[in-house]
Amino acid sequence: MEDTTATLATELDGLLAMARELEERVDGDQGAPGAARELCAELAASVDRAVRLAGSGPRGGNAGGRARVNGQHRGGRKAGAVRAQVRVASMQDLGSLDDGLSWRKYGQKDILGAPYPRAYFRCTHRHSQGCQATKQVQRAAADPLLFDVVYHGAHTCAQATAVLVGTDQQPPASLGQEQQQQQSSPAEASEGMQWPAEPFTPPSFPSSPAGCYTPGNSWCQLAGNYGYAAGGGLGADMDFDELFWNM
DNA sequence: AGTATTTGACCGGA
DNA sequence: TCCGGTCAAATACT
Repeated sequence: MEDTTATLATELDGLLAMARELEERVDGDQGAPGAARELCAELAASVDRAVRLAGSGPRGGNAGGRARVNGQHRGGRKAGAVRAQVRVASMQDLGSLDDGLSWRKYGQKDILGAPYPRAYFRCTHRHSQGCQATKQVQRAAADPLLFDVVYHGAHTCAQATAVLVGTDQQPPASLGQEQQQQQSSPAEASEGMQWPAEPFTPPSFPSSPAGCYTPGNSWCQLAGNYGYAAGGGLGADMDFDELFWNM
């Protein structure tokens, strides 16, 4: 086990280094998309190896241009929730917030002290399969491109099971594609929602296809998408604060 | 026609 | 009483 842990640490370390470099390049030099893609591919491979080394993999994995995992307890969320921060690379990249699972928006609330409303989602299969998973998405006040995503409950639907299995076998791309049939594309979905230029609401999270999707300045989809990939979609910058799975 | 989203109302907890 | 979370009817979209 120690061997695996050490290797995993090395991989993740390299991942972080590459991610940072990638971020700098993309942010600072838009004239180097090629290099960015190259790094992105390496990043994907590295993360994929790390994921496999991690065995079953943590639920609440991530896939995005930059992955950052910390164990900070940042206030107030009750156990049983998985909290993640997802950064999109651009306003056109909102589809990146997809996590490979199908969610249905059931509410939206203005939160006291928050400049942006919070959106509430539940599993599409809640009624048909009794899946109790829900998630809340709220845009960070400080960073308009940063979304706080909080997952509640465990996915018990067939789709989630398939995604979990896919951790070892294949990315949940197939799932996303299935959903594509009844849901519009990520970009379209994002546009379709009420997203005013300034204070817009969190996006709905339609399933999106995996793959290296770089319409503008978005990041690459990583190869390994964890079962409960919180915002594991394209171009997402994940920042997991807490991982509680004692449900 | 079926499904998803929007939005105001309702309910429970602090 | 206030606030966060959910419900459900109306509406929009495919």
